[in-house]
Amino acid sequence: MSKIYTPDTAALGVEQVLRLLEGRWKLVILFHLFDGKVQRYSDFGRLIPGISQKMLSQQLRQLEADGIVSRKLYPQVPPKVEYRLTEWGQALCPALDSMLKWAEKRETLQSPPEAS
Amino acid sequence: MSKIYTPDTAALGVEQVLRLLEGRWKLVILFHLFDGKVQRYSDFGRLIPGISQKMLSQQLRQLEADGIVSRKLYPQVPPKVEYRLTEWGQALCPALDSMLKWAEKRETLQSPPEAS
DNA sequence: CGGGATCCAACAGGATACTG
DNA sequence: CAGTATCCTGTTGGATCCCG
Repeated sequence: MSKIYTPDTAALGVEQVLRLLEGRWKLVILFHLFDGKVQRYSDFGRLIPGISQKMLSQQLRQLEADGIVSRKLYPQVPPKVEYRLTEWGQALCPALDSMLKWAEKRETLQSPPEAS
Repeated sequence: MSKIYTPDTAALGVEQVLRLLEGRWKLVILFHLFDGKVQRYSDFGRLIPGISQKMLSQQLRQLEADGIVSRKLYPQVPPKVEYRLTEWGQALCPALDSMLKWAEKRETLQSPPEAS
């Protein structure tokens, strides 16, 4: 361990990384790539009814730029693009899974305070 | 198992719950309540240098309304308020921990694509 | 099919001042 | 100390049109 992390600087690093997951649709997109699933651009539009094309491409590009999602283009006509998690993105799955479990606990642990 | 969840409706439920964690500062606040820690209002201001009072109280109140954080007021002068995770909020800790581990993996799994 | 560009409305969020 | 109220700006996000 040559690295020196005080608790504070470590916390700051976490803040930076957490910002990569911000955004109205990123987690939802990630959930649809969970478990190694591969999706095409139009798949997301179908899986996530509320999202606009702009948001979809924007969030996908940010996830791609941040090294969480990879984009594979098949240069054919009509074009075909596949999205999947990168290796690092796959490493997020345990966290996503925990959040899934947490969501379910809401009903057993307390009565939900009525969706706002 | 009397509940009937199709994968799709389950995914929708997740989306709703994930929205409870949206917001620029919520996860950061949660991290500072991690592991049963108790913080006062002013503690957050010190722990999270960039946050404004408005954002702090706003995010705290949302977390409270959503049943993730509890607020304990000591009716004295000057007033004293303590924040901690609710039982359900505590259940988020495994997920937070996973995200922490994920953040650290970034350096071992790939070279960070330069913070934007 | 898989986007980009543009315009616009809504909201998130910051700075400051004030209060019990 | 622990907030609230107000104002103001930047960003988010939706709708629409266009392109390779």
